[in-house]
Amino acid sequence: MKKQRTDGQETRQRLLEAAAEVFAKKGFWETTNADICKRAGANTAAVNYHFGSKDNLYVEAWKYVFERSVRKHPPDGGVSPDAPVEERLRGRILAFMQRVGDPETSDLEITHKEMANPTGLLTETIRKCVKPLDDKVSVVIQELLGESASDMDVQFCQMSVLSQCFGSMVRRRHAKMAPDMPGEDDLLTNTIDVKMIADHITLFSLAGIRAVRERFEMKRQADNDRQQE
Amino acid sequence: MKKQRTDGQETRQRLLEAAAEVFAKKGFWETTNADICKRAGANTAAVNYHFGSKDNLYVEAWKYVFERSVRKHPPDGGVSPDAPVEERLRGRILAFMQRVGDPETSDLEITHKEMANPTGLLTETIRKCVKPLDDKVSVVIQELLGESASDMDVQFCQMSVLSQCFGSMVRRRHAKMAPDMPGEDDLLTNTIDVKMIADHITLFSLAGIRAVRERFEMKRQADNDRQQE
Amino acid sequence: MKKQRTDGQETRQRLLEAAAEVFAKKGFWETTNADICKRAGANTAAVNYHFGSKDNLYVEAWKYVFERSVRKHPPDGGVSPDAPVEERLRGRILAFMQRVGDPETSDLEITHKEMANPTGLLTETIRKCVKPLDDKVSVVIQELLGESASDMDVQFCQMSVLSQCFGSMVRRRHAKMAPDMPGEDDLLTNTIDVKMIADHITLFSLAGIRAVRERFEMKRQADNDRQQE
Amino acid sequence: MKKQRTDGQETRQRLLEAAAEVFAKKGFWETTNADICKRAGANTAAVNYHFGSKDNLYVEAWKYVFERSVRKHPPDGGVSPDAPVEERLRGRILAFMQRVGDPETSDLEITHKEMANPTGLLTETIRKCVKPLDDKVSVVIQELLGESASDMDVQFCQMSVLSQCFGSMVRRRHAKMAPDMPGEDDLLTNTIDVKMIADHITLFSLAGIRAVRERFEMKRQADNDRQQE
DNA sequence: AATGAATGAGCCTTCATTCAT
DNA sequence: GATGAATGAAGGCTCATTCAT
Repeated sequence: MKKQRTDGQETRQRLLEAAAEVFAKKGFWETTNADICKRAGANTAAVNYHFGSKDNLYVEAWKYVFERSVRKHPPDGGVSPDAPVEERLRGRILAFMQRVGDPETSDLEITHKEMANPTGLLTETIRKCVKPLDDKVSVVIQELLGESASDMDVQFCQMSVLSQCFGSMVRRRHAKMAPDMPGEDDLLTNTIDVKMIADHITLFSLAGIRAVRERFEMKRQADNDRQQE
Repeated sequence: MKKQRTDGQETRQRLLEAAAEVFAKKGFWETTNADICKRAGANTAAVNYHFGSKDNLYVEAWKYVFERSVRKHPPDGGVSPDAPVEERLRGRILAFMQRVGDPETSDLEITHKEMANPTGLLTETIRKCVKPLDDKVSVVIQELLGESASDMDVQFCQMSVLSQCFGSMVRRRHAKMAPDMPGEDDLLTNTIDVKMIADHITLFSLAGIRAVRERFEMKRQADNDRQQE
Repeated sequence: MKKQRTDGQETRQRLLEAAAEVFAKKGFWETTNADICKRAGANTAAVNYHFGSKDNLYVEAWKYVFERSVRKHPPDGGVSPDAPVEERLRGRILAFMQRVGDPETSDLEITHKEMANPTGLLTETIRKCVKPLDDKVSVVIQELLGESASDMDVQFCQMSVLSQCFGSMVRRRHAKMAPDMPGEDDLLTNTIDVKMIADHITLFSLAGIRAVRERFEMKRQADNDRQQE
Repeated sequence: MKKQRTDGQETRQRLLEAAAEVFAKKGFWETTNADICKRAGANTAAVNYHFGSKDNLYVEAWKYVFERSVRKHPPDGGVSPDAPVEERLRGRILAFMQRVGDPETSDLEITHKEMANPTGLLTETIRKCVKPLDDKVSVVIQELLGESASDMDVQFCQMSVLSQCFGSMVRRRHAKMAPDMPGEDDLLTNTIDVKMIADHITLFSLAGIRAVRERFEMKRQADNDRQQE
């Protein structure tokens, strides 16, 4: 028997998955089309046949895994919109971490690589897909800070929250890939339960946000007092 | 006359600086020896002549700019070891941000790229150089949490602090490089004053750390009460 | 319903016409099967299915357009065989130019390309088809030069006539395709009327042929005189 | 011994000559860099090292052989500017034919291929180099036609002359390359002496030009007569 | 009869590295 | 000590052709 005749979409899909894995592991430049095709069990020309170019496959592969991971882990973390705002923040944080922590997706690696070392191919796509999710977090933070919070305070707090989410997961993945570090005792790695990290970040951040709120309210009060005199 | 007789170390130095800049901008794989040599005004063979290989130059260049930036911006932020622990945390945070925010150094870019997309050449070196600094932060955090804090709490808090530092500066750099994003209004970029970001992170983190401390103290109290019964 | 049931020859014909156009525009090597098939609204495999190979289609397409153009523009230019020999030459010249000047045929382009850059696929076919026409011109020229003309004189004059015909039309086509040449004022292009060019070539050539005849007659006379002595 | 160290221009020159030969024989598209490099005794990467790209080498090679051939065969054919106008035309014609007939140059082949099948890389260069030479011919023809000749008459006659030159040489080269044509008896090939062809074209063309002149003078006379009435 | 998914061979180009000078 | 000419290995991409359907 020579070959199974597929419906033509099967190979395409295998290429997408293979590409995501290899790109995640090696990054765009160190990855060769041959790498991907071999893993997908396809010919070297398959990339160009199905996607036109390596560049394009890169974008398609990212979109593919990103969208799949978002479908699998809804960004609200399953928390009802009617829940207390603190719970909604916890939901968002946990959802993010479960999504990027899912060993089946290579979402985070590619994104991280691309942010650090932009090829210019993916930057725009990432922003378009990720920004809406980040904005949702901003809304929650705005609610926590109160209406009178300045834009800057909201953005700073958003940065604080997202940086912790991103940073912790990057560190976790990184440690997992090189678990043989001598004298390395990174609890973030051993802590398999993502939920614990999410809880920490939530606790830490709620306190941080409250502190920011108190500061500007205090400052505003002081301003008012001065004006009243 | 053919050429100025340099002492032979000058070219070497120019190569280091050129390499750091180009590696920072393009990353290891997109950078070619020719790029570096042209910028350094040196011959194509100069890299291999002076450093043996591109790989080695990569490592040497990183060490060069890292050590220079550390000398320029002492990691304690100029805060005396006798100062209150909160101030020492603020000093550490500010020092980090001033160091990586220094436009003369390309420290952060290379490190970020390398962390996201390890070439395997630099990872070890970075860890060896950066870990001591991170450990110093851990010590401060340990002090803030109290002696009875668990290792995990310390590590979690350290992650929270460092992630914010790293994340905010990455975002800042990134936004600076592409300031023409449509509808982009990133205050982290416009905020030229690194000190404001450092202040925010300090405020946010001190509150976060305190919350973590309160939680485990409360839990311990509860445990004690239960045992006393 | 999937598709109009064509009689299977329709696709073949569409391929021939598409091929002729594309080959004429891009030449054999820059033309891809995909180009042709897309233009013909056919499948990628259609070329090999209908013609066995790209090579063969190339030959078939040329024959197709050549024969069609010859049918459309009879090579005698509509001049009766009984007409004066000068008129018969004018007829031949005009017929050639009308044939290759016909915007519906891509005869000339392919032939020109093939003559300049023989693929080896078409040379023989072209010669077989074109030679008889050229020979007819030779006959007329022989008649103009008289029976005592040498083969060489006939061939030289034939070359002179055909070169003008070919050269003028090539130049005309070429100028038509790039009419935006700066400071280009080629009257051969603007002169839409092919007949004027044909008239010029006829006038020019009749005079040339007569001059050749006079020369060898004069020479022969001199030879005779010398022999008679 | 490993290798002769050349001054770096030697290889470059060998590449130029090899390129001209191969491009002349096979045309741009059928020629591969490997072909050229093998013939030049250089590495596959040599083309890109010395010329940046195949495209660029193509242009450089053409310029190289064109300029060399023009230097070797001055376009006036060695005829003094004070010589009779007929002789100057003969000189131009002969010079052209000697130049492109020189077996050491591959000028004509490349030019012909490029005219028939423009790559778009060379067209402009050719025009810039060749046009001045063609213009010189126009000047001579203008002188032969007299001052009152129209632009169109000049251009038509120029076309007639140049087409014969070009056409005869193309046919000659072509026949030389395939001398085994069955039943082929092309005197243009066997006629090794280019001078005979040049003489024919000169004779033919001088008569043709005179005929053109007589026609428009006669026509003008007729117009004048009609006006006088 | 006709399709289109898939392939393999080959091309241009890049680039780190070497070597004679 | 330093150069730059030259190379070999490899990568992305194109395209005519094949084959199961």
